[in-house]
Amino acid sequence: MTTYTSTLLRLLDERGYIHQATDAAGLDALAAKQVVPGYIGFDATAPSLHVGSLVQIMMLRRLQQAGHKPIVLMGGGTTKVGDPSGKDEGRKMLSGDDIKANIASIRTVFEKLLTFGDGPSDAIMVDNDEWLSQLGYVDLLRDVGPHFTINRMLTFDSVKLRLEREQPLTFLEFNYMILQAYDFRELALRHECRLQMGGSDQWGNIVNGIELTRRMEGREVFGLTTPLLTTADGAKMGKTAAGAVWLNEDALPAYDFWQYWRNCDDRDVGRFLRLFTDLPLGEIVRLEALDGNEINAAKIVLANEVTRLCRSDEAARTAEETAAATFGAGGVGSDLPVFALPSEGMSLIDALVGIGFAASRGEAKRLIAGGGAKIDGRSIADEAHHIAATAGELRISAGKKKHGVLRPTN
RNA sequence: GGACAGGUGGCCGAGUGGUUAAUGGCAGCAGACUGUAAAUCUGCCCGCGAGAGCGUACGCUGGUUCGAAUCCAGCCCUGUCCA
Repeated sequence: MTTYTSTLLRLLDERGYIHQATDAAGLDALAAKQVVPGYIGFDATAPSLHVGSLVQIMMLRRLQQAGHKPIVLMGGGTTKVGDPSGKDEGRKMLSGDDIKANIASIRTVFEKLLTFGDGPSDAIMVDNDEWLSQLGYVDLLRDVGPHFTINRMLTFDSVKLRLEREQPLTFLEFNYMILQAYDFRELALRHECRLQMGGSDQWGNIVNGIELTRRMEGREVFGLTTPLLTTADGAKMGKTAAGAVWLNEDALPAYDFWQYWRNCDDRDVGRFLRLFTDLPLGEIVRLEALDGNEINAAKIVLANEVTRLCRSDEAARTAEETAAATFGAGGVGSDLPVFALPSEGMSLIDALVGIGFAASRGEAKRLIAGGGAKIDGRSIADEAHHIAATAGELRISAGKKKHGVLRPTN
Protein backbone atom coordinates (compact mmCIF):
# COMPACT_ATOMS: atom_id res chain seq x y z
CA MET A 1 0.00 0.00 0.00
CA THR A 2 1.44 3.22 -1.12
CA THR A 3 0.74 6.28 0.93
CA TYR A 4 0.22 9.37 -1.09
CA THR A 5 0.87 12.92 -0.01
CA SER A 6 -1.44 14.67 -2.46
CA THR A 7 -5.13 15.03 -1.79
CA LEU A 8 -5.84 13.90 -5.32
CA LEU A 9 -4.16 10.52 -5.19
CA ARG A 10 -5.33 9.82 -1.69
CA LEU A 11 -8.89 10.54 -2.75
CA LEU A 12 -8.69 8.43 -5.88
CA ASP A 13 -6.94 5.62 -4.09
CA GLU A 14 -9.28 5.32 -1.14
CA ARG A 15 -12.34 5.37 -3.34
CA GLY A 16 -11.06 2.71 -5.69
CA TYR A 17 -10.36 4.53 -8.91
CA ILE A 18 -6.78 3.53 -9.46
CA HIS A 19 -5.86 0.53 -11.51
CA GLN A 20 -2.54 1.52 -13.04
CA ALA A 21 -0.52 4.71 -13.08
CA THR A 22 2.52 5.50 -15.17
CA ASP A 23 4.46 7.23 -12.43
CA ALA A 24 2.36 7.38 -9.31
CA ALA A 25 5.06 8.95 -7.19
CA GLY A 26 5.79 11.64 -9.78
CA LEU A 27 2.13 12.45 -10.21
CA ASP A 28 1.65 12.52 -6.46
CA ALA A 29 4.47 15.03 -6.07
CA LEU A 30 3.10 17.19 -8.87
CA ALA A 31 -0.44 17.15 -7.54
CA ALA A 32 0.83 18.10 -4.10
CA LYS A 33 2.43 21.30 -5.34
CA GLN A 34 0.33 22.64 -8.22
CA VAL A 35 -3.00 22.52 -9.97
CA VAL A 36 -2.93 19.62 -12.40
CA PRO A 37 -5.07 19.88 -15.51
CA GLY A 38 -6.17 16.37 -16.38
CA TYR A 39 -8.36 15.01 -19.13
CA ILE A 40 -10.47 12.09 -20.14
CA GLY A 41 -11.76 11.49 -23.65
CA PHE A 42 -15.38 10.71 -24.41
CA ASP A 43 -17.22 9.52 -27.46
CA ALA A 44 -19.70 11.69 -29.28
CA THR A 45 -21.50 8.97 -31.18
CA ALA A 46 -24.75 9.23 -29.22
CA PRO A 47 -26.66 12.08 -27.62
CA SER A 48 -25.98 10.62 -24.20
CA LEU A 49 -23.25 8.77 -22.39
CA HIS A 50 -24.25 5.78 -20.33
CA VAL A 51 -23.37 4.37 -16.96
CA GLY A 52 -20.28 2.75 -18.44
CA SER A 53 -18.72 6.21 -18.65
CA LEU A 54 -19.76 7.29 -15.20
CA VAL A 55 -16.57 6.14 -13.51
CA GLN A 56 -14.58 8.42 -15.77
CA ILE A 57 -16.93 11.31 -15.22
CA MET A 58 -16.76 10.82 -11.49
CA MET A 59 -13.01 10.72 -11.68
CA LEU A 60 -13.04 14.15 -13.25
CA ARG A 61 -15.29 15.23 -10.42
CA ARG A 62 -12.78 13.92 -7.89
CA LEU A 63 -10.04 15.74 -9.74
CA GLN A 64 -11.94 18.94 -9.29
CA GLN A 65 -12.80 18.15 -5.69
CA ALA A 66 -9.10 17.83 -5.03
CA GLY A 67 -8.56 21.30 -6.45
CA HIS A 68 -7.40 20.41 -9.95
CA LYS A 69 -8.68 21.21 -13.39
CA PRO A 70 -10.85 18.72 -15.30
CA ILE A 71 -10.72 18.80 -19.07
CA VAL A 72 -13.50 16.98 -20.84
CA LEU A 73 -12.28 15.97 -24.26
CA MET A 74 -15.05 15.24 -26.68
CA GLY A 75 -14.05 13.04 -29.58
CA GLY A 76 -15.88 15.07 -32.19
CA GLY A 77 -13.02 14.73 -34.65
CA THR A 78 -12.57 11.04 -34.16
CA THR A 79 -16.30 10.46 -34.35
CA LYS A 80 -16.31 12.09 -37.74
CA VAL A 81 -14.13 9.34 -39.03
CA GLY A 82 -16.51 6.77 -37.61
CA ASP A 83 -15.46 4.54 -34.80
CA PRO A 84 -14.46 1.27 -36.39
CA SER A 85 -14.08 -0.72 -33.20
CA GLY A 86 -17.54 -2.20 -33.43
CA LYS A 87 -17.86 -4.79 -36.09
CA ASP A 88 -21.16 -3.90 -37.64
CA GLU A 89 -20.49 -3.02 -41.21
CA GLY A 90 -23.06 -0.42 -41.99
CA ARG A 91 -22.18 1.92 -39.20
CA LYS A 92 -23.19 5.29 -40.39
CA MET A 93 -20.82 8.14 -40.12
CA LEU A 94 -22.22 11.07 -38.29
CA SER A 95 -22.47 14.48 -39.82
CA GLY A 96 -20.83 17.46 -38.20
CA ASP A 97 -24.18 18.79 -37.09
CA ASP A 98 -25.19 15.55 -35.43
CA ILE A 99 -21.92 15.44 -33.59
CA LYS A 100 -22.33 19.02 -32.39
CA ALA A 101 -25.83 18.23 -31.16
CA ASN A 102 -24.56 15.13 -29.38
CA ILE A 103 -21.82 17.06 -27.68
CA ALA A 104 -24.26 19.73 -26.51
CA SER A 105 -26.56 17.07 -25.14
CA ILE A 106 -23.77 15.22 -23.37
CA ARG A 107 -22.54 18.46 -21.88
CA THR A 108 -25.72 18.87 -19.85
CA VAL A 109 -24.73 15.89 -17.73
CA PHE A 110 -21.20 17.13 -17.21
CA GLU A 111 -22.60 20.43 -16.03
CA LYS A 112 -24.34 18.66 -13.20
CA LEU A 113 -21.19 16.97 -12.05
CA LEU A 114 -18.49 19.51 -12.76
CA THR A 115 -18.17 23.24 -12.31
CA PHE A 116 -17.32 24.89 -15.60
CA GLY A 117 -15.78 28.32 -15.97
CA ASP A 118 -12.56 30.27 -16.43
CA GLY A 119 -11.04 29.81 -13.00
CA PRO A 120 -7.86 27.80 -12.47
CA SER A 121 -9.69 24.70 -11.34
CA ASP A 122 -12.84 25.18 -13.39
CA ALA A 123 -13.71 22.50 -15.86
CA ILE A 124 -13.51 23.04 -19.58
CA MET A 125 -14.80 21.03 -22.47
CA VAL A 126 -12.88 20.78 -25.71
CA ASP A 127 -13.49 18.99 -28.97
CA ASN A 128 -10.60 17.31 -30.71
CA ASP A 129 -12.17 18.28 -34.00
CA GLU A 130 -10.51 21.65 -33.36
CA TRP A 131 -7.12 20.28 -34.20
CA LEU A 132 -7.71 16.96 -35.89
CA SER A 133 -9.61 18.47 -38.77
CA GLN A 134 -6.75 20.90 -39.38
CA LEU A 135 -4.29 18.12 -39.65
CA GLY A 136 -2.62 17.46 -42.99
CA TYR A 137 -1.77 13.87 -43.72
CA VAL A 138 1.76 14.62 -44.84
CA ASP A 139 2.40 16.87 -41.86
CA LEU A 140 1.13 14.23 -39.54
CA LEU A 141 3.32 11.59 -41.12
CA ARG A 142 6.38 13.78 -40.87
CA ASP A 143 5.82 15.11 -37.36
CA VAL A 144 4.21 12.22 -35.61
CA GLY A 145 4.98 9.21 -37.77
CA PRO A 146 8.63 8.86 -36.78
CA HIS A 147 7.70 8.49 -33.14
CA PHE A 148 5.71 5.33 -33.67
CA THR A 149 7.08 2.02 -34.73
CA ILE A 150 4.82 -0.59 -36.14
CA ASN A 151 6.70 -3.14 -34.10
CA ARG A 152 5.54 -1.53 -30.92
CA MET A 153 2.06 -0.77 -32.12
CA LEU A 154 1.62 -4.45 -32.83
CA THR A 155 2.31 -5.29 -29.23
CA PHE A 156 -0.67 -3.37 -27.91
CA ASP A 157 -3.49 -5.48 -26.65
CA SER A 158 -6.10 -3.77 -28.76
CA VAL A 159 -4.16 -4.73 -31.86
CA LYS A 160 -2.76 -8.03 -30.72
CA LEU A 161 -6.13 -9.44 -29.73
CA ARG A 162 -7.65 -8.61 -33.05
CA LEU A 163 -4.84 -10.21 -34.96
CA GLU A 164 -4.84 -13.31 -32.81
CA ARG A 165 -8.55 -13.74 -33.22
CA GLU A 166 -8.12 -13.19 -36.94
CA GLN A 167 -10.54 -10.33 -36.88
CA PRO A 168 -10.20 -7.46 -39.27
CA LEU A 169 -8.30 -4.46 -38.11
CA THR A 170 -8.44 -1.63 -40.56
CA PHE A 171 -5.78 0.95 -41.19
CA LEU A 172 -8.26 3.53 -40.00
CA GLU A 173 -8.55 1.83 -36.68
CA PHE A 174 -4.88 1.22 -36.47
CA ASN A 175 -4.45 4.97 -36.73
CA TYR A 176 -6.81 5.68 -33.91
CA MET A 177 -4.11 5.25 -31.37
CA ILE A 178 -1.99 7.80 -33.15
CA LEU A 179 -4.78 10.34 -33.16
CA GLN A 180 -5.43 9.69 -29.51
CA ALA A 181 -1.80 10.14 -28.67
CA TYR A 182 -1.84 13.35 -30.64
CA ASP A 183 -4.74 14.58 -28.54
CA PHE A 184 -2.67 14.36 -25.40
CA ARG A 185 0.15 16.33 -26.96
CA GLU A 186 -2.28 18.99 -28.16
CA LEU A 187 -3.88 19.34 -24.76
CA ALA A 188 -0.48 19.60 -23.15
CA LEU A 189 0.35 22.50 -25.44
CA ARG A 190 -3.00 24.24 -25.39
CA HIS A 191 -4.04 23.77 -21.80
CA GLU A 192 -0.93 22.76 -19.93
CA CYS A 193 -2.52 19.38 -19.47
CA ARG A 194 -0.40 17.00 -17.43
CA LEU A 195 -2.57 13.98 -16.91
CA GLN A 196 -4.74 11.65 -18.90
CA MET A 197 -7.07 9.26 -17.22
CA GLY A 198 -9.30 6.57 -18.64
CA GLY A 199 -10.49 2.99 -18.41
CA SER A 200 -7.90 0.25 -18.24
CA ASP A 201 -8.55 -0.53 -21.88
CA GLN A 202 -7.10 2.88 -22.68
CA TRP A 203 -3.76 2.12 -21.11
CA GLY A 204 -2.01 1.63 -24.44
CA ASN A 205 -3.38 4.83 -25.87
CA ILE A 206 -2.48 6.78 -22.79
CA VAL A 207 1.08 5.50 -22.74
CA ASN A 208 1.44 6.39 -26.41
CA GLY A 209 0.25 9.90 -25.68
CA ILE A 210 2.75 10.27 -22.89
CA GLU A 211 5.57 9.06 -25.10
CA LEU A 212 4.61 11.31 -27.94
CA THR A 213 4.35 14.36 -25.73
CA ARG A 214 7.74 13.64 -24.24
CA ARG A 215 9.40 13.09 -27.58
CA MET A 216 7.86 16.00 -29.42
CA GLU A 217 7.71 18.54 -26.65
CA GLY A 218 10.02 17.24 -23.99
CA ARG A 219 7.23 17.51 -21.46
CA GLU A 220 6.58 15.07 -18.73
CA VAL A 221 2.97 14.03 -18.46
CA PHE A 222 1.20 11.29 -16.56
CA GLY A 223 -1.37 8.58 -17.08
CA LEU A 224 -3.74 6.78 -14.79
CA THR A 225 -6.38 4.17 -15.45
CA THR A 226 -9.40 2.90 -13.61
CA PRO A 227 -10.19 -0.76 -13.17
CA LEU A 228 -12.46 -2.12 -15.82
CA LEU A 229 -15.78 -1.92 -14.13
CA THR A 230 -17.94 -4.95 -14.22
CA THR A 231 -20.78 -5.87 -11.96
CA ALA A 232 -20.19 -8.64 -9.46
CA ASP A 233 -21.62 -11.23 -11.80
CA GLY A 234 -19.19 -10.23 -14.48
CA ALA A 235 -21.36 -8.17 -16.77
CA LYS A 236 -20.22 -4.89 -18.20
CA MET A 237 -21.59 -1.86 -16.42
CA GLY A 238 -24.47 -0.04 -17.88
CA LYS A 239 -26.11 -2.59 -20.08
CA THR A 240 -29.40 -4.16 -19.25
CA ALA A 241 -31.96 -6.04 -21.24
CA ALA A 242 -33.79 -2.84 -21.93
CA GLY A 243 -30.64 -1.34 -23.37
CA ALA A 244 -28.03 1.01 -22.10
CA VAL A 245 -28.49 2.87 -18.87
CA TRP A 246 -28.28 6.36 -20.23
CA LEU A 247 -27.23 9.29 -18.13
CA ASN A 248 -29.34 11.87 -19.91
CA GLU A 249 -32.83 12.36 -18.56
CA ASP A 250 -34.42 12.40 -22.00
CA ALA A 251 -32.78 9.10 -22.91
CA LEU A 252 -33.88 7.18 -19.83
CA PRO A 253 -36.58 8.10 -17.30
CA ALA A 254 -35.30 8.88 -13.82
CA TYR A 255 -37.36 6.08 -12.34
CA ASP A 256 -35.59 3.47 -14.48
CA PHE A 257 -32.25 5.05 -13.73
CA TRP A 258 -32.98 4.85 -10.03
CA GLN A 259 -34.12 1.25 -10.34
CA TYR A 260 -30.86 0.29 -12.02
CA TRP A 261 -28.96 1.20 -8.87
CA ARG A 262 -31.61 -0.08 -6.53
CA ASN A 263 -31.28 -3.51 -8.16
CA CYS A 264 -27.53 -3.81 -8.09
CA ASP A 265 -25.83 -6.89 -6.73
CA ASP A 266 -25.22 -6.97 -2.96
CA ARG A 267 -21.53 -7.31 -3.53
CA ASP A 268 -21.36 -4.14 -5.60
CA VAL A 269 -22.93 -1.78 -3.10
CA GLY A 270 -19.81 -0.65 -1.28
CA ARG A 271 -17.74 -0.26 -4.39
CA PHE A 272 -20.45 1.70 -6.14
CA LEU A 273 -21.01 3.97 -3.16
CA ARG A 274 -17.33 4.83 -3.17
CA LEU A 275 -17.12 5.42 -6.88
CA PHE A 276 -20.44 7.01 -7.66
CA THR A 277 -21.44 9.02 -4.62
CA ASP A 278 -19.89 11.73 -2.51
CA LEU A 279 -20.84 10.08 0.76
CA PRO A 280 -18.05 10.13 3.34
CA LEU A 281 -16.10 6.90 3.60
CA GLY A 282 -17.16 6.27 7.17
CA GLU A 283 -20.78 6.29 6.15
CA ILE A 284 -20.04 3.95 3.27
CA VAL A 285 -18.27 1.50 5.52
CA ARG A 286 -21.32 1.45 7.75
CA LEU A 287 -23.72 0.97 4.84
CA GLU A 288 -21.84 -1.79 3.10
CA ALA A 289 -21.61 -3.76 6.33
CA LEU A 290 -25.37 -4.13 6.42
CA ASP A 291 -26.45 -7.70 6.11
CA GLY A 292 -29.29 -9.66 4.62
CA ASN A 293 -32.42 -7.69 4.09
CA GLU A 294 -30.85 -4.58 5.54
CA ILE A 295 -28.50 -4.13 2.63
CA ASN A 296 -31.54 -2.90 0.76
CA ALA A 297 -31.39 0.29 2.76
CA ALA A 298 -27.87 0.84 1.42
CA LYS A 299 -29.08 0.23 -2.12
CA ILE A 300 -31.75 2.87 -1.68
CA VAL A 301 -29.12 5.33 -0.47
CA LEU A 302 -26.99 4.44 -3.46
CA ALA A 303 -29.87 4.91 -5.88
CA ASN A 304 -30.82 8.22 -4.29
CA GLU A 305 -27.30 9.61 -4.27
CA VAL A 306 -26.44 8.66 -7.82
CA THR A 307 -29.77 9.85 -9.16
CA ARG A 308 -29.32 13.12 -7.30
CA LEU A 309 -25.90 13.68 -8.83
CA CYS A 310 -26.74 12.68 -12.38
CA ARG A 311 -30.31 13.93 -12.51
CA SER A 312 -31.68 16.06 -9.68
CA ASP A 313 -32.84 15.99 -6.07
CA GLU A 314 -36.36 16.08 -7.33
CA ALA A 315 -35.85 13.10 -9.61
CA ALA A 316 -34.31 11.05 -6.83
CA ARG A 317 -37.12 11.87 -4.42
CA THR A 318 -39.92 11.05 -6.85
CA ALA A 319 -38.26 7.83 -7.89
CA GLU A 320 -37.86 6.73 -4.31
CA GLU A 321 -41.45 7.59 -3.48
CA THR A 322 -42.68 5.75 -6.53
CA ALA A 323 -40.66 2.71 -5.57
CA ALA A 324 -41.99 2.79 -2.02
CA ALA A 325 -45.59 3.10 -3.22
CA THR A 326 -45.18 0.43 -5.87
CA PHE A 327 -43.14 -2.21 -4.12
CA GLY A 328 -43.94 -1.47 -0.53
CA ALA A 329 -47.61 -0.65 -0.60
CA GLY A 330 -48.50 -2.48 -3.79
CA GLY A 331 -50.00 0.68 -5.21
CA VAL A 332 -48.82 2.95 -7.95
CA GLY A 333 -46.37 5.83 -7.82
CA SER A 334 -46.29 8.96 -9.87
CA ASP A 335 -43.17 7.98 -11.75
CA LEU A 336 -44.47 4.81 -13.33
CA PRO A 337 -45.06 4.70 -17.06
CA VAL A 338 -48.64 5.48 -17.97
CA PHE A 339 -50.69 4.10 -20.82
CA ALA A 340 -54.14 5.23 -21.85
CA LEU A 341 -57.00 2.79 -21.40
CA PRO A 342 -59.72 3.57 -23.94
CA SER A 343 -63.34 3.63 -22.84
CA GLU A 344 -64.07 0.35 -24.59
CA GLY A 345 -61.22 -1.33 -22.75
CA MET A 346 -58.42 -3.20 -24.50
CA SER A 347 -56.78 -6.60 -24.68
CA LEU A 348 -54.14 -7.44 -22.16
CA ILE A 349 -51.75 -8.17 -25.00
CA ASP A 350 -52.18 -4.73 -26.50
CA ALA A 351 -51.73 -3.12 -23.13
CA LEU A 352 -48.48 -4.97 -22.47
CA VAL A 353 -47.11 -4.09 -25.88
CA GLY A 354 -48.42 -0.55 -25.73
CA ILE A 355 -46.78 0.27 -22.46
CA GLY A 356 -43.54 -1.28 -23.63
CA PHE A 357 -43.34 -4.33 -21.37
CA ALA A 358 -43.34 -6.65 -24.37
CA ALA A 359 -41.59 -6.01 -27.66
CA SER A 360 -44.09 -7.94 -29.74
CA ARG A 361 -47.49 -9.54 -29.37
CA GLY A 362 -45.85 -12.94 -29.30
CA GLU A 363 -43.65 -11.86 -26.43
CA ALA A 364 -46.71 -10.56 -24.59
CA LYS A 365 -48.40 -13.90 -25.02
CA ARG A 366 -45.43 -15.76 -23.69
CA LEU A 367 -45.34 -13.45 -20.75
CA ILE A 368 -48.98 -14.17 -20.02
CA ALA A 369 -48.52 -17.90 -20.51
CA GLY A 370 -45.62 -17.83 -18.08
CA GLY A 371 -47.77 -16.19 -15.45
CA GLY A 372 -45.84 -12.95 -15.45
CA ALA A 373 -48.64 -10.62 -16.47
CA LYS A 374 -50.62 -9.02 -13.68
CA ILE A 375 -53.43 -6.56 -13.35
CA ASP A 376 -53.64 -4.95 -9.94
CA GLY A 377 -51.33 -7.63 -8.64
CA ARG A 378 -53.47 -10.52 -9.83
CA SER A 379 -51.80 -12.85 -12.28
CA ILE A 380 -53.76 -13.29 -15.50
CA ALA A 381 -53.15 -16.52 -17.36
CA ASP A 382 -55.67 -16.02 -20.13
CA GLU A 383 -54.02 -14.82 -23.33
CA ALA A 384 -57.29 -13.43 -24.64
CA HIS A 385 -58.02 -11.46 -21.49
CA HIS A 386 -59.78 -8.22 -22.16
CA ILE A 387 -59.27 -5.36 -19.78
CA ALA A 388 -62.59 -3.67 -19.20
CA ALA A 389 -62.65 0.07 -18.79
CA THR A 390 -62.86 1.16 -15.20
CA ALA A 391 -63.42 4.35 -13.34
CA GLY A 392 -60.02 4.35 -11.71
CA GLU A 393 -56.46 3.53 -12.65
CA LEU A 394 -55.27 -0.02 -12.99
CA ARG A 395 -51.85 -1.28 -12.16
CA ILE A 396 -50.34 -3.44 -14.87
CA SER A 397 -47.23 -5.48 -14.19
CA ALA A 398 -44.85 -7.69 -16.09
CA GLY A 399 -42.95 -9.80 -13.67
CA LYS A 400 -42.06 -8.48 -10.28
CA LYS A 401 -40.21 -5.38 -11.30
CA LYS A 402 -41.92 -3.76 -14.22
CA HIS A 403 -45.02 -1.87 -13.24
CA GLY A 404 -47.11 0.66 -15.04
CA VAL A 405 -50.41 2.46 -14.86
CA LEU A 406 -53.41 2.09 -17.14
CA ARG A 407 -55.32 5.31 -16.97
CA PRO A 408 -58.87 5.58 -18.32
CA THR A 409 -59.01 8.19 -21.04
CA ASN A 410 -62.11 9.99 -19.88
C1' G B 1 -4.10 -10.36 -59.39
C1' G B 2 -3.52 -15.96 -57.64
C1' A B 3 -4.21 -20.19 -53.96
C1' C B 4 -6.64 -21.73 -49.67
C1' A B 5 -10.14 -21.03 -45.56
C1' G B 6 -14.48 -18.65 -44.03
C1' G B 7 -19.44 -15.36 -43.82
C1' U B 8 -25.53 -19.19 -39.64
C1' G B 9 -30.55 -16.23 -35.08
C1' G B 10 -28.19 -10.37 -29.65
C1' C B 11 -23.09 -12.99 -29.16
C1' C B 12 -20.22 -17.66 -29.57
C1' G B 13 -20.85 -21.97 -32.34
C1' A B 14 -23.14 -26.90 -34.66
C1' G B 15 -25.38 -28.24 -38.98
C1' U B 16 -23.30 -30.01 -45.52
C1' G B 17 -30.27 -31.94 -49.93
C1' G B 18 -36.02 -33.29 -46.81
C1' U B 19 -38.58 -35.20 -39.94
C1' U B 20 -34.28 -27.87 -39.67
C1' A B 21 -37.49 -21.92 -37.37
C1' A B 22 -32.29 -24.53 -37.59
C1' U B 23 -28.17 -28.95 -31.78
C1' G B 24 -25.45 -26.65 -27.87
C1' G B 25 -23.42 -22.61 -24.84
C1' C B 26 -23.72 -17.41 -23.23
C1' A B 27 -26.86 -13.26 -22.67
C1' G B 28 -32.15 -12.16 -21.90
C1' C B 29 -37.46 -12.87 -20.09
C1' A B 30 -41.00 -15.36 -16.81
C1' G B 31 -42.18 -18.87 -12.66
C1' A B 32 -40.57 -21.19 -7.84
C1' C B 33 -37.40 -19.86 -3.59
C1' U B 34 -36.02 -14.84 -1.56
C1' G B 35 -34.72 -9.27 0.15
C1' U B 36 -36.97 -5.29 -6.14
C1' A B 37 -29.87 -9.16 -4.41
C1' A B 38 -26.99 -13.59 -5.61
C1' A B 39 -27.05 -18.86 -6.29
C1' U B 40 -30.25 -22.91 -7.68
C1' C B 41 -34.32 -25.43 -10.16
C1' U B 42 -38.37 -25.06 -14.12
C1' G B 43 -40.44 -22.90 -18.51
C1' C B 44 -39.77 -19.47 -22.58
C1' C B 45 -36.65 -17.12 -26.09
C1' C B 46 -38.03 -14.50 -35.23
C1' G B 47 -42.88 -12.10 -36.61
C1' C B 48 -48.31 -12.47 -37.50
C1' G B 49 -52.56 -15.51 -36.10
C1' A B 50 -57.45 -17.80 -30.91
C1' G B 51 -55.96 -22.04 -33.79
C1' A B 52 -54.85 -25.45 -37.89
C1' G B 53 -51.47 -22.35 -40.05
C1' C B 54 -48.97 -18.36 -42.66
C1' G B 55 -44.78 -15.12 -43.47
C1' U B 56 -39.86 -14.18 -43.19
C1' A B 57 -34.52 -16.03 -41.89
C1' C B 58 -28.54 -19.07 -42.47
C1' G B 59 -23.40 -12.56 -46.81
C1' C B 60 -25.95 -10.84 -51.87
C1' U B 61 -28.09 -12.29 -56.78
C1' G B 62 -29.50 -15.93 -59.88
C1' G B 63 -29.80 -21.35 -61.00
C1' U B 64 -30.44 -26.95 -60.29
C1' U B 65 -34.30 -29.83 -57.58
C1' C B 66 -40.80 -32.15 -55.92
C1' G B 67 -37.70 -29.90 -51.95
C1' A B 68 -31.62 -25.95 -50.44
C1' A B 69 -28.60 -22.93 -44.73
C1' U B 70 -26.92 -27.37 -47.22
C1' C B 71 -25.52 -28.49 -54.54
C1' C B 72 -23.99 -24.97 -58.95
C1' A B 73 -22.61 -19.93 -61.00
C1' G B 74 -21.54 -14.85 -60.42
C1' C B 75 -20.76 -10.99 -57.01
C1' C B 76 -19.60 -8.68 -52.12
C1' C B 77 -16.96 -9.03 -47.51
C1' U B 78 -13.13 -11.25 -43.97
C1' G B 79 -8.68 -14.04 -42.83
C1' U B 80 -4.03 -16.73 -44.14
C1' C B 81 -0.30 -17.40 -47.72
C1' C B 82 1.76 -15.99 -52.59
C1' A B 83 2.59 -12.04 -56.49
